[in-house]
Amino acid sequence: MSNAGPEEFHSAPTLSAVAKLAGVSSITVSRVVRLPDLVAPETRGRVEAAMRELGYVPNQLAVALARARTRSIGVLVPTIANSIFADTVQGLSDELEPLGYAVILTQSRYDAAREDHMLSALLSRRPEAIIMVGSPATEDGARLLRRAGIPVVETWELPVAPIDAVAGFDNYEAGVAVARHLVGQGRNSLAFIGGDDPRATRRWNGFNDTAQALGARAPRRLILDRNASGSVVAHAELPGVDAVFAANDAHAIGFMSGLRKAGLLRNGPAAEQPVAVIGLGDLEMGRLIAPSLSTIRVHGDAIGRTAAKLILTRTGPRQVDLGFELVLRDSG
Amino acid sequence: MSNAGPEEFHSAPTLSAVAKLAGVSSITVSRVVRLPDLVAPETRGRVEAAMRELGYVPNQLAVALARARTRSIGVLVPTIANSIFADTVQGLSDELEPLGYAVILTQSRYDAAREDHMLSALLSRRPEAIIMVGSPATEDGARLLRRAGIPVVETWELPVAPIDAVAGFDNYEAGVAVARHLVGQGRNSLAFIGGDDPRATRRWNGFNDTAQALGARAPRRLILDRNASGSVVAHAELPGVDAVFAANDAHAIGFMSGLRKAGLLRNGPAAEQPVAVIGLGDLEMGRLIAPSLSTIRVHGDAIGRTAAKLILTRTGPRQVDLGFELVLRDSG
DNA sequence: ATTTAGAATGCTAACGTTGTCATTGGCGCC
DNA sequence: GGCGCCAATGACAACGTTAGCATTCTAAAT
Repeated sequence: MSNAGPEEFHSAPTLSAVAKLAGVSSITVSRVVRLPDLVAPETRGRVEAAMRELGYVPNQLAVALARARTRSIGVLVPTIANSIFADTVQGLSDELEPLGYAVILTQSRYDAAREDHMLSALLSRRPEAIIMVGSPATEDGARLLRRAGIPVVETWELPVAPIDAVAGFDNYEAGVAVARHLVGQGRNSLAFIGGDDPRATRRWNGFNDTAQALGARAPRRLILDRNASGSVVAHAELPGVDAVFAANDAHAIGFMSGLRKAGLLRNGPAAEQPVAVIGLGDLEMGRLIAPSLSTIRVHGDAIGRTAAKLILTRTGPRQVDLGFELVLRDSG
Repeated sequence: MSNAGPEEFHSAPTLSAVAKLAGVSSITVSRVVRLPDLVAPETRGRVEAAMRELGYVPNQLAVALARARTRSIGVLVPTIANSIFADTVQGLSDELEPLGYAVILTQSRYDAAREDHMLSALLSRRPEAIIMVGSPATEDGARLLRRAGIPVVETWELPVAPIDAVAGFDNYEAGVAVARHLVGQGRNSLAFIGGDDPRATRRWNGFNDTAQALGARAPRRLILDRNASGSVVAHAELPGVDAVFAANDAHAIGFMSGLRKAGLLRNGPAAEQPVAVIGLGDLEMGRLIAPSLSTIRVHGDAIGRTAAKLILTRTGPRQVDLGFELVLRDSG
């Protein structure tokens, strides 16, 4: 072991360390990084050699402080594991990373207090914009965002009174479309299974309103845990049901698994299913299983990319409806 | 519209703005935030009121610069969408967020150049540690990490010469376990389908070596795209195959879908399957479909949590093998 | 009454950059 | 030969915070 002086545990080399080694001043090094044309080729060569030798990597924190531009954006999702929101994160990250933005990712875990906390933690890092799934759960959170004075994109829904920009789709209409299809198919005893977050509730509302308007019996609603296993046994709690709208594909597939065990699933087309099942999300998997899953396809990736574009430009519409599609396969 | 003075487009309020409003100096405000006990209750009250009024949120960039602690950690994954790595990100984020760490998430998209670029972009934000899936693809990347002088956790494998810490499992042994099981079941014509990233290749090696050592015919290897659709038609390219190890569950389920169309899938137990299929990852979905998917279960969430713990403590073992389990269901 | 301790507060210099001015030479031009 | 001009480089303050050391004031101890 060499005897370790205070400098031995190297903190990262700084501009002035490079400058000293190259025999120039710090600003010259800074210019080699940012405005190489302003530096004489000979000097530039020496500085570049020094940077290589020390393994210099500019400190973006200091840059951000000096320029008042952090080149980072805050992202808040309910959860990232097994979730369709991962598509959105991927989409926005693919748009933003090439431009030098860092994505700070946080999860609210569907918890309003944690959401507020994460929002404020995010803001303390001075992101240039915030992209979140949904809208702030509390007025405190909303106020925080409004006061921040940066672009905010709410996604995965179309809020009535958005804080700023929106990239989403109409969850209510998704519920409407499913109810219309199911009742049109002659189903009469409908149910909605899934979470009770705001977006799921919007779907439920559209579903419920429409089913009743079309003369079906009042649909039932079953609130389930976030994992699909609860949905496996859900049909036991819905005696006589002949059509189910699941808040996401995972729940739908879980429910179908329960139906299969109960002998209520056919490998044939929708018309032969004792119980129709419609999901939401269009997981690739839904296309691959048998019977294949009918679902509301949403464009998670496009939502992310659109959100990114919305924070990059100040012109054009600030509320984008990416829509959805009812994809009919064999399950319902 | 109120007439907009230069202060009207408020940049976020600073410590000294709060100080001025409260009639104290900046350090006193700083102390109210960090060391409230040192400030007289009366003063503290005034400062807190001022903070509330202005909506003060401390600037973590400036804090980080002053204290040389960013409380951020860099995370590099190949991809986050539809991927089991999302579990790992969730796991580490759940450990780290409560401690005030920000997670900076980047994706390499299985591209070595992009990985190096992201690594250096990450380092420029001075994270206190880096957690990545796998090991750096290039020597440049590895050098970057070694010189950074911060904890580095490589995950999802057990590198022979780790840079620092490791939280993973033995991909080679996973291949061994699957081959052993399949050959033991009397299968003879094996194939491996999936990507050709380093981890998949390790699995293939264990699979291939073992199958041959046990006297099966030399397994075939089919490199597929990252999405599952390619795997749907894969069986056409593997005539006579009677057992398949897929690099992940999505590929496995896609492959099963192809088998089903070809009439080569039974709803009965493994012994009745013309072609056995084993996946890797243990997606919840695999348990729900019919036939249910046999798979190598890995602990993505635990990998993330362990990685987080490894960067938080300097004591204890720095290389953790989280293992895997062969979960046998109906597909093989 | 004087000292002493401590509680409360403040000043100044960092942290690693960049923006905004200097300053220094060398060159062509009338 | 003096003039301005540009190319190359540098000094200094600022960004918003904290660390380390004053300073002030009150109150108890002598």
